[in-house]
Amino acid sequence: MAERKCGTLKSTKASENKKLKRNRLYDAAFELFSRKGVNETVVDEIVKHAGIAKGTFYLYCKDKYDLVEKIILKRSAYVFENAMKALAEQNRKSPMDFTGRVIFFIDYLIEFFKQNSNLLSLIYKNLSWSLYEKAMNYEEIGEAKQIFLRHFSLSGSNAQTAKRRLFIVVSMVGAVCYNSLVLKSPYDIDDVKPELYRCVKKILAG
Amino acid sequence: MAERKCGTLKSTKASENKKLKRNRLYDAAFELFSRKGVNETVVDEIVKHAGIAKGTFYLYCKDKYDLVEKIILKRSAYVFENAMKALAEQNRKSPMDFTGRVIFFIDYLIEFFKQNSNLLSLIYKNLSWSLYEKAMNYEEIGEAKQIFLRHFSLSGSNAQTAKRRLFIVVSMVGAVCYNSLVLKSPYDIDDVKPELYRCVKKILAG
Amino acid sequence: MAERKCGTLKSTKASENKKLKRNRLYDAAFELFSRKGVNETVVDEIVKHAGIAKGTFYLYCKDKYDLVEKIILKRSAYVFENAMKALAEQNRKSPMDFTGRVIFFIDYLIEFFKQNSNLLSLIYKNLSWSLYEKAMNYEEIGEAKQIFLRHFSLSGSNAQTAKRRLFIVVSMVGAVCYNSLVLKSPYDIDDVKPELYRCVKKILAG
Amino acid sequence: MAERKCGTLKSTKASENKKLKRNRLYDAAFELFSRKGVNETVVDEIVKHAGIAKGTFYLYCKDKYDLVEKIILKRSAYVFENAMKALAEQNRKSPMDFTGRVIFFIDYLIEFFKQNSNLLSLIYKNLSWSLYEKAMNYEEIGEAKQIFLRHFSLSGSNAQTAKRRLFIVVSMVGAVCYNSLVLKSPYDIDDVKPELYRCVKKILAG
DNA sequence: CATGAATGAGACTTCATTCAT
DNA sequence: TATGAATGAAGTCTCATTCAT
Repeated sequence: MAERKCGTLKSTKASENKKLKRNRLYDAAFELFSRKGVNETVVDEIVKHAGIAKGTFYLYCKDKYDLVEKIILKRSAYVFENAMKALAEQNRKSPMDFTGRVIFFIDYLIEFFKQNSNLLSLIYKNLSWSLYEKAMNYEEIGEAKQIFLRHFSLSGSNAQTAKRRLFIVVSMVGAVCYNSLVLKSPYDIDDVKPELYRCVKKILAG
Repeated sequence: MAERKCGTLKSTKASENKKLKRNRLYDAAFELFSRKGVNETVVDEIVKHAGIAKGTFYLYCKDKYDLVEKIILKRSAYVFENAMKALAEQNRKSPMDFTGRVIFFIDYLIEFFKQNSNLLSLIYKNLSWSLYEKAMNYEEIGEAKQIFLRHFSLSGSNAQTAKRRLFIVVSMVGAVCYNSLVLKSPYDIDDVKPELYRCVKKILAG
Repeated sequence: MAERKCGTLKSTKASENKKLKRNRLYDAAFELFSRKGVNETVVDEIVKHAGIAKGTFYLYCKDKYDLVEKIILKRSAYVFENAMKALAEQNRKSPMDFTGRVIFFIDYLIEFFKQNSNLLSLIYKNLSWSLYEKAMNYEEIGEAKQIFLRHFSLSGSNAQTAKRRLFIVVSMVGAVCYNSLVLKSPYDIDDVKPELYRCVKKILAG
Repeated sequence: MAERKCGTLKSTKASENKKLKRNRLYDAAFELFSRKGVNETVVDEIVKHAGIAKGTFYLYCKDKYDLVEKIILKRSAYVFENAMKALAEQNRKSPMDFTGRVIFFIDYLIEFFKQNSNLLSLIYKNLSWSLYEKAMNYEEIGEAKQIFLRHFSLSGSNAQTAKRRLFIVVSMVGAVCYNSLVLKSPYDIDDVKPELYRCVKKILAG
C-alpha cells in the first residue's frame, strides 16, 4: 500500500536508477572500446563491467555501433563546451585576435586529448560523415564552427573559401594529433606543436 | 630428352598457375575489403570470388589481416613507383623547383586516389605505425621520403624541422583526401585542391 | 502477492529447465564419447543428440575435453558411492575380514563395469595423473583409498609399502578389467576372476 | 643410354634410397608421435621432419594410424628380441629357475622402458586387441609367450590357468610401468619394483 | 523495466588426401 | 617413383540478439 502512494517518488527513484545504469553502461563501454577497440569488445564484457544484464543493454541502444556514436557525441560535446568556456574566460582576461583565439582553442583540445588519447582514438576510428553531421547538430559543437565561419564572412572573405580553409585546418590538426597521440608515431606532439601552429597561422593568414 | 624439357615446362606451368591464383586471390580480396570493409568481409566470400578453395587461402597468407597488409603494401608500392616515374618524366620535360615537384607528386597521388578511393579507404582504416614502417622499407616508397628530406638538408635547414614539416604536410594532405574521397564529406577534392596546394606552398616556404 | 509467488516459481522453473538441459547434454555426450571415442565425436553431434543449440554447449563446459573430465568424475563418484554403500550394507549383514571387504569392493566395481564397459573405456582412454588427483578430491572416491590405507597403518605395516601395494592392486585389477572388458581380449572377465582374486589375496597377505 | 645399362645398379641404389627414406619417415614419426601424441601430430610435420614430400608419405603407409602400428610393431619386436638374447646369455652364464627367468625378462623390459618411456606411452595409447594379435605373429614377440606357456604345460598345470596367469602378470606389470613411467604417478618405478617382483613371485608360485 | 539462459548462424582455421606434373 | 599445390569437408568456438520469466 505504501508503495502505491509513493508512485511519484518511485518513478523518480526508478528514473534516477535508470540514469545511473545508463552512465555505468556508457562508462564501461567507453573504457573497453578505447582500450580494445569496438570490434574486439563483446557485449558480454560491456554488461559485465557495467553490472547490468545482457538484455538490459538493448534497452539503452540499438546495438554496439549505436552505442559508440552515442558515447562519442556525448563526450565530444562535453569537451567542446569546456573549450568554448575556457576560450571565453581567457579572452575576457586578455583579449586575443582571431588567429590567437583559434590557436588557443586548438591548444585546449590538444592538451585535452593528450590526457585522453583514448577518446581521440575512438573518434577517429569510428568517424563517418553521418556522425560528423550529427555532431554539428549539437549546440556545443556546431557553435564553434559558426564562430569560425562568421569571422571570415565579417572580414569580407568568400564563404566557400572560409569553409574549405576550416576544413583543411581541422583535417591537418586532427591528423597530426591522431598520428602523434594514437598511432604513437615517433613525432611527439609537443615537439611538433610549434611547427603546427606556424602552419595554422600561415593558412589563416590568407 | 623430351622428359627433361617436360621438367622445365612442368615447373613453369605450375608456378604460373600459382601466380595466377595468387593474383586472383589478391584482387578478389581487395575488391571485397574495399567495398565492404575488412571485418565485414568473410574468408568464404573471398575464396568464392577468387575461385579458389578455402584451404588455398591459407597457403598464401597467415590470415585475413595479414592479407590486408600484403595488399596495401603491394598496391602502395605500385602507386609510389608510378608517381616517381611520372615525376621524373615530367621534370625531364620541364624542370620544376622543389615546391613544384612536391605539388606534382601530391597531385599525382590525389588523381590516382580519386580513381581508386577504395585503396585510400583500405589504407586509412588499417593504418598503424608498424604498417607504416613496413612501407618505408619498400624501396619504391621510402625513396620519396628520402628525396624530400635530402632537399632540406641540402638547403641547410634543420633536419628535425624538415621531418616535422614533412609529417605535417603528409598528415594534412592525407586527411583532406580521406575526408573528401572516402568519408564523402561535402567538400569535393577538386574544389579544395587550390586551397590545399596554397597551404602546402605556404608550409614549405619556411 | 501473486507476483511474489511467481518470482519463486519462475526461478525454480528456469533452474529446473537448466538442470534438465545439462543432464541431456551430459548423457548425450557420454553415449557418443563411449561409443565412438572422444576425438571422433564432434560437438555438432553432441548438441544434436542432446537437443540443445551449439552455443548452449559452451555454457556448460569450456570445451569437449573439459566435458569428458566432468562426465568421468561425476559418474565415477556415483559408482564409488554405491560401491561403498553396498559394502557397508553387506558387512552389516555378515561381517567380513579386510581381504573379504576388498574383494567385495572390487567385485562390485567389476560387476558394474561389466554392465558399463563404456564408462571404463572412457576413463582409461582419458586417464591422466591430474584427473586422478581431481578424483581423489571427491569425497566419495578418496574415502575408499583412505580406508584401505588406514587398515595397513592400524595393522602396523609400513605406510609406504601399503601405498605401493594398493597402487599395484589397483593397477592390476584395472588393467585386467580394461583388457577383458574394453579391448575384448579373449579372456572373459568371469573366467579370469577366480585367478584374479587369488592374486589379490596373495598380494594383500603380505 | 648409360642410364639403361645401370638398370640393376640403379634399382639397388633406388631401393637403398627408399629404405633410407622409410627409416627417416619412421624415426621422424616416432619422435613426433611420442612427444605430442598421434592425434596432435599432423602429416605435414612428419614429412617436413623426415625431409620427404607429402605425397610420398602415402607411398609408405595407408594413413597416420597405419604408420603408428608399423612403428610400434617394429620397435617392440626389436626390444623383445634383445630381451630374449639377454636372457639366454644370462642364463648361460648362471642358470636360473623359471621364476628367476621371468623376473629377469620383466626387469630387462622395465629398464628399457625407463630409458624409452616414449615408446611405452605410444604402445599403451594405441593398444588394441588387433594390434596385440599382429604382435603375436611376430616371431620375436610370440616366442616369449610360448616359452612361458610351455613351462606350465610341462609342469602339468592346466593350460587355461597358465594363460590367465600370464595375462594377469602382463596386465599388472604393464599397468604399473605405464602409471609410473608415463602418467608420472608419484610412485617411482624403482621404489615399486621390490614390491612388484614380490607380487610376480607370489602369483607364479601357484 | 530487468534478466540471463538459450539460440544458431556463421566466423576462422586445419589437415588428410588427391592428382597433375 | 616423387612431388607439393590444391582441395573442401569438417572441426571448434564466438557472439549479437531474442524472449520467457
